[in-house]
Amino acid sequence: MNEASAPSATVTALRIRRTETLATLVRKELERMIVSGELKAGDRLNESALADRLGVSRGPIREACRGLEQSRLVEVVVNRGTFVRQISLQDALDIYDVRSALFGVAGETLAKRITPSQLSILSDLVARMNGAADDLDANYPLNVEYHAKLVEFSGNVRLMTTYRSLAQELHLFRRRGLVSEGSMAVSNREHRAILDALAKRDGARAGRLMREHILAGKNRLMKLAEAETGVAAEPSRRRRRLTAGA
Amino acid sequence: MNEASAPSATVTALRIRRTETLATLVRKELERMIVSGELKAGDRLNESALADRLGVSRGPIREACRGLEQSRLVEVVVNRGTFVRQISLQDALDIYDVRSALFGVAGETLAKRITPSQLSILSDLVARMNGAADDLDANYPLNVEYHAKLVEFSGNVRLMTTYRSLAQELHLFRRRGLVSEGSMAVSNREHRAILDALAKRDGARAGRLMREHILAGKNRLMKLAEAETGVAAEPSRRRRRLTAGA
DNA sequence: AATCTGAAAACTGTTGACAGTTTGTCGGAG
DNA sequence: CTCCGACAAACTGTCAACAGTTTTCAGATT
Repeated sequence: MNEASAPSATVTALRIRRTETLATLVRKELERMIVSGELKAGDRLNESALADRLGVSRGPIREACRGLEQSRLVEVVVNRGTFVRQISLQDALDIYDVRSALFGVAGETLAKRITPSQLSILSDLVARMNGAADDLDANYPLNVEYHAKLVEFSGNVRLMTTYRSLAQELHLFRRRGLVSEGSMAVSNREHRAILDALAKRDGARAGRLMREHILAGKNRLMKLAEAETGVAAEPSRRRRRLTAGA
Repeated sequence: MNEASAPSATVTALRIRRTETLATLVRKELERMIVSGELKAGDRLNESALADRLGVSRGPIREACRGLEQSRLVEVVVNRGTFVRQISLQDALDIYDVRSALFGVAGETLAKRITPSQLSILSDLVARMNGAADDLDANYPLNVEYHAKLVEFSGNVRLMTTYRSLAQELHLFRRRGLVSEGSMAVSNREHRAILDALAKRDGARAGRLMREHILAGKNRLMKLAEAETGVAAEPSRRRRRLTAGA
C-alpha cells in the first residue's frame, strides 16, 4: 500500500539519460509498477515519497503523473493526489467491446498484407502455446505476445497504440485469474483458426474470428462475475465511482 | 508560427481555480488552440512564451505538455521542445480505419439500448442537417454533434473517450476541406439510414452502416489525395517521419 | 464515551532559479 | 565565397522553496 516500503529497488532510473527525460523514465517505471501489480488499484502515489525513492525531485514525478492520467492509468484529484485507477466490472466489459472491434479490424487489415515471415512467427507462437497447453504461467506471456503481434503486423500504428493502451488499462482490473485450463484449450484452437484465416488471406473471416476471440474472453469474465455475485452483469449499467479513496 | 503573437487573448485561465489545476486549464487551452488550428501542425510550443502569455509559470505548462503528448496531440523531443504533431496521410487513413471500427461497435451497442428520447434527439439533428443541406458551415458542427451523440449514447465510456481522442487527432490533419456539397447530400442520406436502423433496433445493420459511413469519409480522403499527388495512397505504406521540425 | 475544535503535520500546487543543451551569430581562416 | 569555430542567446531539464489545502490528532466540552 505504501510505495516507500516496496521491496524491489528496481530503480534503474539512474543517470544514463540524455536520451530520455526523467519524467519519461519515471512514467515508464510507474507504468511497470502499475501493470505488474506492484501498485494496486486505488493506491495513492505520494509525490515526495516517490521522489525520494527514485532519486529525483517532484517535478518529473508530477509530469509523469500527468501522462499517466491521460493514458487512464491513474486519476488525479485536485489537492488530494493521484490514485491508481479503479476499474469497475462494467468498465472492463466496455473495454472488451472496444478491444474486440480493434482486434477485428487488425485481422481484416492484416489478412491483406501478411508476409510469409510474419506468418511463420505467428505459427511458431501458436505451436509453442500448444506445447505449453497445460502450463498457465508459460502460456500467458505467449498469449499476450501473439495478440500483440497480430495487431503490430497490421501495420496500423494508431491501432497498435490504442490497443496497447486498452490492454494496459485492463491490467488494472485483475491479476490474470481469468484463464483456466479449459479456456486455454479453446483459446488455442481459436488461435489456430485465426492463423488459418490469415494464411488464406481471408480478411472477413480473420476479422470475425478475432472479434469473437476477444468477446469469448469477455464472456468468461461475465460468467465469472455472475458466479461471484449471483447477478447478471451486462444489463445493469451502474456508473463507476470517480473518487478513488484508498 | 509564434504563439506570443497570437491575436485572441483568450486567456480565460485566470484564478477561478480550486476546482481545476493550472496544468489542466493550460492543457485544455492548448487542446483548443490545436484543434481550432490556432496552433498548426509542426509548430513549436515555447514554454517560457506560453507561460508569459497565460500568466503562469513553466511548471504547469510542462505538465500540460506531458498530457498532450500522451493524447498524441504533440510530440516531445528531448532538449529541443514539444511540437504540435504532424499527421501524415497514412496516419490519417489509419485513424479512419480505427474510427470506423469504433463507430461500428457503437452502433451495435446503441441499437440494443437506445431510448425514445435519444432517438428524438438524433432525429432532430438529422432533420436540422437536412435543412442546412446547402450550408457547409452550418452543417459541419451538426455533423460532428451527430457523430458524438451516437457514440455517447452507446453508454460505453471508454469507447467515447477513445473515439473523441481519435477525432481530435484527425483535426491535426486538415482544416475541414473534406466535405463538399455532393458528399454532404450522400452523408445526410447515410445519417438517415443509420437512424432508421437504430429505431428498428437492428444492431447488425446499424453497425455496418456506421462502419461504412466512416469508411466513405476515408475513401473521399483517398480520392482527394490521389487527385492531388497522382499516386495511389493506400498500397504504399511509407512510415511517417518522427521529427517534427518546423 | 462520543463529539467538536483548532492547531500541527503532511501533502499538493506553483513558482523562480540554476545547470546543461541547443541554436544562432559573428569573425576569421582557407 | 564558403566553411569552421568560438561565443552569446535562447531554451529545456531539474530542483528546492514557498503557499495553500487537506488530513491527523490531541484536548476540551457535552
